[in-house]
Amino acid sequence: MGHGMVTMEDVARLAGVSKMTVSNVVNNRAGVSEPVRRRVLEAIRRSGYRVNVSARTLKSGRTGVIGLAVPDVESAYFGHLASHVIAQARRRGFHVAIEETGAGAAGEAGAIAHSRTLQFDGLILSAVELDRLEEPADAHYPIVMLGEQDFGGRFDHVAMPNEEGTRVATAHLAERGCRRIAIVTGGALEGVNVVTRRYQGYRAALAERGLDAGPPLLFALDGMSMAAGRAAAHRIADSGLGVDGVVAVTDTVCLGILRGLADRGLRVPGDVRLAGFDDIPEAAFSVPSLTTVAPDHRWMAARAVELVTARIESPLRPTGQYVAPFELMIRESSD
Amino acid sequence: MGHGMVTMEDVARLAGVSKMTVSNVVNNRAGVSEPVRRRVLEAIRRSGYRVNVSARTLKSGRTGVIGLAVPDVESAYFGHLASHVIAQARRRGFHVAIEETGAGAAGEAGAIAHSRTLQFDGLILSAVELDRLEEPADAHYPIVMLGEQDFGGRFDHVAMPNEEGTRVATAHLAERGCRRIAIVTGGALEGVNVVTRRYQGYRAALAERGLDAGPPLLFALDGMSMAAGRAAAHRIADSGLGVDGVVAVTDTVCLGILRGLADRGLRVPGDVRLAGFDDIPEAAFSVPSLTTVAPDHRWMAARAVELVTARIESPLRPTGQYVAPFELMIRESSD
DNA sequence: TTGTATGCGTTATCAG
DNA sequence: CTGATAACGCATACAA
Repeated sequence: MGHGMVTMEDVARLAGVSKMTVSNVVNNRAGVSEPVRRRVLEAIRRSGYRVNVSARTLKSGRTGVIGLAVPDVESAYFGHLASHVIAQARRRGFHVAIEETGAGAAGEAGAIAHSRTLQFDGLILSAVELDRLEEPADAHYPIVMLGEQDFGGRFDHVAMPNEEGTRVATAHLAERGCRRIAIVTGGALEGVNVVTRRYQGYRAALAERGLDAGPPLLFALDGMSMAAGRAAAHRIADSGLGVDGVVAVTDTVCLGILRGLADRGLRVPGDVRLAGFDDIPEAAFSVPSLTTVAPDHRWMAARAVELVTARIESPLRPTGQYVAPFELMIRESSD
Repeated sequence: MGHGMVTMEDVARLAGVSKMTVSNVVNNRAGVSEPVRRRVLEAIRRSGYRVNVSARTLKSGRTGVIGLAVPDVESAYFGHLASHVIAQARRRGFHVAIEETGAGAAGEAGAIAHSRTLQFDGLILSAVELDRLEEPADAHYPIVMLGEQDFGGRFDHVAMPNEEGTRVATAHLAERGCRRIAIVTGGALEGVNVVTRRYQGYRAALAERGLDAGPPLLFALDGMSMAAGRAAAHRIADSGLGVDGVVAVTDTVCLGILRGLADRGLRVPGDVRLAGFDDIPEAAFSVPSLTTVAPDHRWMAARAVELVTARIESPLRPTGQYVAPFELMIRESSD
């Protein structure tokens, strides 16, 4: 690379000072006379100098970058979340690098290793499937979990209101008159994760009202996609179970269900009422618009960023566990 | 930071070799005997050593990171694009860092500076609004433009089939019997950008058929959002122009229009036919599903990554200009 | 207020 | 095949 790297040395020569003085000017440190500062700034401008981040990092041990590992950048939900995290990090002077884990426990564990290799100062890990984690030998790397695995309090943790949110959504459908409420969710119903927590909220709401629940009304997905939701809707329509309400594990899945019910000529909310989870931007614009559990994403992002930065400052501080506040957005799909 | 950094020095001591040998093993270089290699690998495993990327970068001048600057990570289209770029970059051994420009010329220009500051090896810039660019003093930084500004061939450039795609979509609506076809697009109709190119395709198609076009049928957006599309649909419905076809500048806007027409009791495709642009995943799942111009995103991502990596290797190679192939996906909204 | 010496972890070069 | 030495660009500690 013939990259015409301009160094502090060059700037120093150009300004007729030592490179230490240039460093002081660059970092806004006190103790530089105004005329000298001006001469240096001018030299920087003329030479097109830029600090070498690698050199600075090598010296300081910090990169100023926080990793954000999500299962899937393509998903509406994670894109939405990422934009909030980026905004919050920026105001604290951090840059965000987005990692894709591919929604598997392996990818999520790998993200931690990768994050360290890339020398992020900390990591916000949106863990969906990871439910066991071998503590690495040299721990104390600042990790904040955004999801349902709390690993027994070993990590800072910002959780979605999974159980309570789904309970409220399910109860809402029941109050609207639904008697046969199905749930469409992921396949793995063991461990403590998004899927199981939401399933529990669903069962709790039905149990409180003496309504049917359980396996026949559970429709499993093979992936958190619209396509999977659509396929599930077809199975629901063809099941002959007389389903009149559906709780979906996410809004993305819920949009697929909406589509799948339309394929079978079922009307929403006329024949079937629907509720989702996440309140992605699309939920307010679908036809019909989606009733959904709306966690406070801004709050979550702010909390997560606050937690990583705090842990970066003091790696040994006690961990904190938080659950995001939420609101049930009642829209056309359940009206 | 008491970060228990393990260095090559430590590994070397542990394996009873010099740190140069460790470096050779880590980088799979030839000329290391098998027994020594094994001893080193074992020492690495035991110590939990990881290369220090900053140090390597400082020495080599390369970070192995490609920047991808998009207006908005939250948007469905850019999330979709990003996932393709990440996949393509990975197979070439590069990592991708996503930058948000905020859809303004200033942000887009800033992304270039930021990208250099962060020492990305190259930048893929999805420029939406930037249409003039002051060449920086020390040029030859590997930049690939993904958008409509080609800056007179000064940059590698992968374009969407804006004009041709919109022309085909508009023609399709006309063939389906639409006579009053409106276009919903951004406000700035000067310069050469996504908005103007698509507008020209629309006008060309109508001119070929002697159909009305021009200002009364042009509905301007204040942003590329679903909310803006919805508002535009309200204006269309209330305009009294008898609009029976609408071409939307993006699918995201188109979804908003779909919603806005529903608000006014207009049926799609019964009363109004609709066509979008991008073929985001949601387009196939809306009710009705969207007819839309589907550029080959995978192709675009592959080409863009290929171009940056090639330019990273040889900064002085001639620039290339490409237009993505596309297909018109005919779905329910125009059927 | 400014300058000098030193080292961060890695790798290129060249000697053994 | 392996090892010693010298940078890479910056910032800390200390000297002037």
